Amino acid sequence: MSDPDQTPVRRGRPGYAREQILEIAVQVFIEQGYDATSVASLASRLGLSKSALYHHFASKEEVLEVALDEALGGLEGVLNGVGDGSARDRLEHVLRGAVLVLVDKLAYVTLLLRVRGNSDVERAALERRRAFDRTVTALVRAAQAEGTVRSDIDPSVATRLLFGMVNSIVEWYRPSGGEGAPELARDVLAVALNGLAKP
Amino acid sequence: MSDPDQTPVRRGRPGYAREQILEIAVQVFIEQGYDATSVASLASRLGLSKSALYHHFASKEEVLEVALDEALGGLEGVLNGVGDGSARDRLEHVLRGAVLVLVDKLAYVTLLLRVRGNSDVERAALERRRAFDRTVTALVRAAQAEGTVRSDIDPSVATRLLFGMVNSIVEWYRPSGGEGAPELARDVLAVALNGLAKP
DNA sequence: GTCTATAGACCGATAGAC
DNA sequence: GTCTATCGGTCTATAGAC
Repeated sequence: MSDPDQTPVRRGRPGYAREQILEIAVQVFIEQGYDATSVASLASRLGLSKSALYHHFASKEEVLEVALDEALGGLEGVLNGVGDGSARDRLEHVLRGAVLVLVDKLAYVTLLLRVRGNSDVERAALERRRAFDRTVTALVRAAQAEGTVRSDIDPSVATRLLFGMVNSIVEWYRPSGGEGAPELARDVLAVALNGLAKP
Repeated sequence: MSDPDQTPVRRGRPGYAREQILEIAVQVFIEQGYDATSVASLASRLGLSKSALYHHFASKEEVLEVALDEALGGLEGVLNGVGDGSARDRLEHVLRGAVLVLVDKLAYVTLLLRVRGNSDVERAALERRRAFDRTVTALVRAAQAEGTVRSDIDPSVATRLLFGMVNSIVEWYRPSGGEGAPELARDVLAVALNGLAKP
């Protein structure tokens, strides 16, 4: 791979690229809800005919699948780059990484967090989320075992509370103005690990 | 009110009480989504005709309105019973109270947290939620001023993180098995105020 | 001519109005 | 109980950049 950053040369008739469609589609899904969004209304929002849309995606559900994979891939990537420090260090890395991914892929993660399991695609996404949670829970348990995290809270409850806090960011964070992602991650780490009370 | 626990004597043809209908309706709204639930399907789920349902509620939207009021009333009640201790004490009271209300009225609060503002009723509910948040934010600010809460985090961000954690409980908590509400509230207080790291 | 994106007519299924 | 609008999806042909 000589230049992986370079966009492949677009040939043929100009038009939407898959990613552009995906981005707008996710926005529409968030606004109207996935189920409530018809392919026709999606196409109209894109300024496309249905058939043109179906040239890029095999089905409405494939659009959802690719979008959810974007979010899940980002989160799972955080687990992969976790390194080999103490459980406490790894936990910090995962929390910070999750916040950064969430901000970076805000719309995709928002969509992911609204999935309720109404189809095979949604259920598969939920299962990947659960696997992510299980890994983090194991990390919390390890940190408790090494004595760096308090042991009077069930690791599964602790993980759910932590990620409840992290995930809730999609409900209010907007990139323009206010804090940037690194500052937000710092705040989350501070509350999650040391609490809001003055030391 | 001499005996608020006593159910008033039911007269006339037996049938659903408003609260029973409300409870089941909220369950259906959560399962299918409010917009996606037709009055016909709601009535069928209740084993009622549409006209019987409309005897109890003027409209589908009124069902939603009453349900959201149940959740919001519970949360606002926590603010009213806050007492006059230090800001730190009042903040603890609000957090614990919110967890208890959330567990007690789990379905109603779940519905409230899914509202996106698609109608006047929904927008009114969102505004009441925002008012609640503003009050809590002011409380966090007061606690920072009195020196009991760390001041290196914006009070509005801190409030959102705290209630992100609290609200996320509806996503996984189920009354049967596991912790009870008081234990859960204790865990939330512990993480929120003192953090997950070992002291 | 080759390649890609697009348009429009058209299915069968079905949910919801009447 | 019937009827119609809309649903997700298909097929064929064409428009436009190189």
